[in-house]
Amino acid sequence: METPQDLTVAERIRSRFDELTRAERQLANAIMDNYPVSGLGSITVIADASDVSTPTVVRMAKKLGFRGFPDLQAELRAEVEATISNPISKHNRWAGNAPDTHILNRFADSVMENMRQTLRQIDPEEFNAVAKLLSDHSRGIHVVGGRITHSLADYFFTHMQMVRDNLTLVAANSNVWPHYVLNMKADDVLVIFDIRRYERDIQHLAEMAKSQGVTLVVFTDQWGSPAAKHATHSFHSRIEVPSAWDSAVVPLFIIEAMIAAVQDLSWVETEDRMKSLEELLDQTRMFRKFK
Amino acid sequence: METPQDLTVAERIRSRFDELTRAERQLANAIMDNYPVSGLGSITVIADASDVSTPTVVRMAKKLGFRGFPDLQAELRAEVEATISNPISKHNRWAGNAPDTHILNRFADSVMENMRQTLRQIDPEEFNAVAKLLSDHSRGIHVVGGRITHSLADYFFTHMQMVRDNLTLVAANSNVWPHYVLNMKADDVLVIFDIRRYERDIQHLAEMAKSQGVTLVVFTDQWGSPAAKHATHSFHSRIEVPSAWDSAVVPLFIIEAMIAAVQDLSWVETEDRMKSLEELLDQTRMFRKFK
DNA sequence: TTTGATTAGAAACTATTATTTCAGAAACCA
DNA sequence: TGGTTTCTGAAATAATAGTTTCTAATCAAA
Repeated sequence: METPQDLTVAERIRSRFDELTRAERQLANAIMDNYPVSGLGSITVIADASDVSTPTVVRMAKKLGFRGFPDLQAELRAEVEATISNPISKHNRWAGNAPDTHILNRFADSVMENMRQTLRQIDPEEFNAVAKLLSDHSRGIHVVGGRITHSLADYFFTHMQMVRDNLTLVAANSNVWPHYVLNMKADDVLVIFDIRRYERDIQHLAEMAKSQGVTLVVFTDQWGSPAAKHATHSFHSRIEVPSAWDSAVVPLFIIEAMIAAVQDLSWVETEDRMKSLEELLDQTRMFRKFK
Repeated sequence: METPQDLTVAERIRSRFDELTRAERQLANAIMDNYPVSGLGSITVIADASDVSTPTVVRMAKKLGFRGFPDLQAELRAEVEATISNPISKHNRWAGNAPDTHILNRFADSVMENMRQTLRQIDPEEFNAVAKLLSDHSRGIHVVGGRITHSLADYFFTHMQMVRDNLTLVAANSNVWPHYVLNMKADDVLVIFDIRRYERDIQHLAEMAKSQGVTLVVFTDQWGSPAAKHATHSFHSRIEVPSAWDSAVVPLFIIEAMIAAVQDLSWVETEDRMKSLEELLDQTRMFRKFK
């Protein structure tokens, strides 16, 4: 009689407990105790813990239908994974009318996974610290991006402009960067956007700024821009998607959350800025009122 | 400098990520991927999974303050145990260390909900139709954005440039827009980015272009830019988040998916473009090779 | 381009883990 | 009680995991 392959270790033990010998039962009980983590160590550890010899462990593993102890352990790991990993939304389609294989759905899957992973790695304390740093109006803020990332830098700059003054968008053309560095003061902050492929010039800019005492905040990807090495704070986003290019969705998410956080911290001042801005826009009749 | 003993593996990786080398980062990411189960197998397995040699694994373990790989793994097991034995465990939280009320978590909730709602409403057929339209190299493509959305227009333009030629980014300054309209031909496509607050000038531009026989594609929000009324195709993204401003995350998502779709449709031509681009970039030594 | 420093993996090596063998102990049975 | 079977772990062995060493490759600086 062969033990079916898709049963958990616990189920196999339970269903065949009668057939186990004294030493094996001792072992089985030790495994069920604090299951399944107790079985994740080496064969020696679990044998010692249940006061049996290692051959007993091997014998029982085989009795339960495994090829050996490592085989049993692999099953345990799979179970742990199933328990821990969050199955929500794994198999519900995003765009309901499109097949799973449609680019929209595949893209959505990756982006969601990127979000999850990125957020798991972010240190909220660091996030708060940067928000505080950026809401310090006495410090000048300089923003720079690379070939691809200048759109992000631009987006960040446009919004931060509404929240605070003393803000500079460093021009995209790296030839003129040294001029910008000259204008950076010791307590200023340089916000760098750099995802692969990392640009040498950005690294140099970071080094120059650092040597002037400027605080560096880097938004980069999971592999980390070289500029992040010099940074006081850095945020690493997952950016891989089923495409020839990388995704800026998660970085943008972090940026927006950061803007919101800074906004919260400097609400009093912002309120005035916002009002002035509204009036200004109304006067120029450039925008329509909505709602 | 010694790494404190009571930190999780994830925390150690996060805090010392900058000090890790290329291969080590690759490994670190593989461990964070499906953490912590991914690190529960043998050193060989995790090394293979992250495309790194086993010595690299040992080196990183030591760098993180462990005595060796088994030591690191023991810590992982302890973490699994802690996670499992605490079933409430915050799996609904995005940023695990932050409270539910932290801006990161509230923001993540909204953005996810925005994604779901937006995707539910998108017609895949329309998406495909636009992808086809944009991959028709005989049509000129013009891209325009407003005060806030010009970053999106810019992002779209930068990527589309790599996919195809015959592409124009309409300057942000609306004074010069009439000139651009003059250059639009009857079969051209005008891609408009406009989310609230909608800009009058964009509506005018849309009308002018339309009257010349130009096909309009509008990326807007759930309420719909006035320009969308004239559009052949429009995409409505949800943009509300707990912030004083709107979120461009979902629009960006759609844009990226669209770029990927266009890329797929015009792969043959793109391949050449990509190669030329790579060479160009390598020549100018502006970018670092990665991997 | 050369030089020196850093990095990474192949290979050799060591340590540990897993399996098998086997002999003694325990249980069972007539 | 003696014979038989079953069980168990010590020890030997095999397999695999983990570590170290060392050289080639890579990269930055001169």
